[in-house]
Amino acid sequence: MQSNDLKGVGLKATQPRLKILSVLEKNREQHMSAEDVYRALMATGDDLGLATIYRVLTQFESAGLVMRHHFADGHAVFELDSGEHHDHIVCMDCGRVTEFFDDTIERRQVEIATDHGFRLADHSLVLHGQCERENCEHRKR
Amino acid sequence: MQSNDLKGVGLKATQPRLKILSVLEKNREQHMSAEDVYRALMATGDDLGLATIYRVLTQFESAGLVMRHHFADGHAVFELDSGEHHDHIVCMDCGRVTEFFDDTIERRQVEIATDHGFRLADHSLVLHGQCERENCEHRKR
DNA sequence: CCGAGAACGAGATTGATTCTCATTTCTGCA
DNA sequence: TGCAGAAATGAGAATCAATCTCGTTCTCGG
Repeated sequence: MQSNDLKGVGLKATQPRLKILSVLEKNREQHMSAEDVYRALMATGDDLGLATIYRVLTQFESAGLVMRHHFADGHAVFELDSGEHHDHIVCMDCGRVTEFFDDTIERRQVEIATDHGFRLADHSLVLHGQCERENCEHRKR
Repeated sequence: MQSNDLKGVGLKATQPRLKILSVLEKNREQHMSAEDVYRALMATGDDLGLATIYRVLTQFESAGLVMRHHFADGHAVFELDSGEHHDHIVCMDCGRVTEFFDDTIERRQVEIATDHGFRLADHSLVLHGQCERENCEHRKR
């Protein structure tokens, strides 16, 4: 059950946290901004404060439950942390996000960092392009 | 001369634009935020408005004179567009930015995008790590 | 079931960036 | 070379995401 997820990472199982987690789970395939989560909750009659959404998402990130990404548009989006690292492809027209993992790129990154006198700790790779789905062009916002 | 750079991209050669361009040229090896440019100009007695800095940098970006990057810290930084694509390594401790280009990664990106049904238009790759310079740890801000 | 302490939420605040609009500066042309 | 009209500037207001403050409310171990 969800409350165990929270207890397991040292967070009290409060209603707001459970609801936010539930929204993220219902939208596993999406990448949601804090505002997206807020609107989703409002839509179901769960009236949480936006400050709480931001606070809780940050706590979830620290606890390793979610990952925060900064795509080019400026504002942060969150997704449940599946435990498996991956990078992203974002459609420039419809905003859809696809995930991928590539061993070759991962390896080269470490080599490049080392060659330049860095110890690689993390990276952010986002490809931008046009997707080929028929309902593309329907920009989300 | 600088004014030709501006005319060449369809921008009037005004004093503010020339001064901003000059600051960027004097700091080719840096990645400067709008605030950085503002402070640099104030320091030399050139009292431009911050609004102008932002406006002009955006125009320069549209004109292909500069590139804008969003590193994780939130605010945008700019660098003169050398015409040669490159990616970045950012030191998590001192904030220093190093540039690199890797053919292997570039090629894989195109393949990956294609495999996932995307036409690759652009990408953003930022490595985060610790650099080994002795004056590291002196965080800029 | 209760109380201490953690969590919440409304609204203020911050920080970066953009907008508004009155004033100033360029540029082409007479 | 001087001037009109258009474009650019700058001061301050506005916006937007995100964070902070602090009085109220909730959670959970005992």
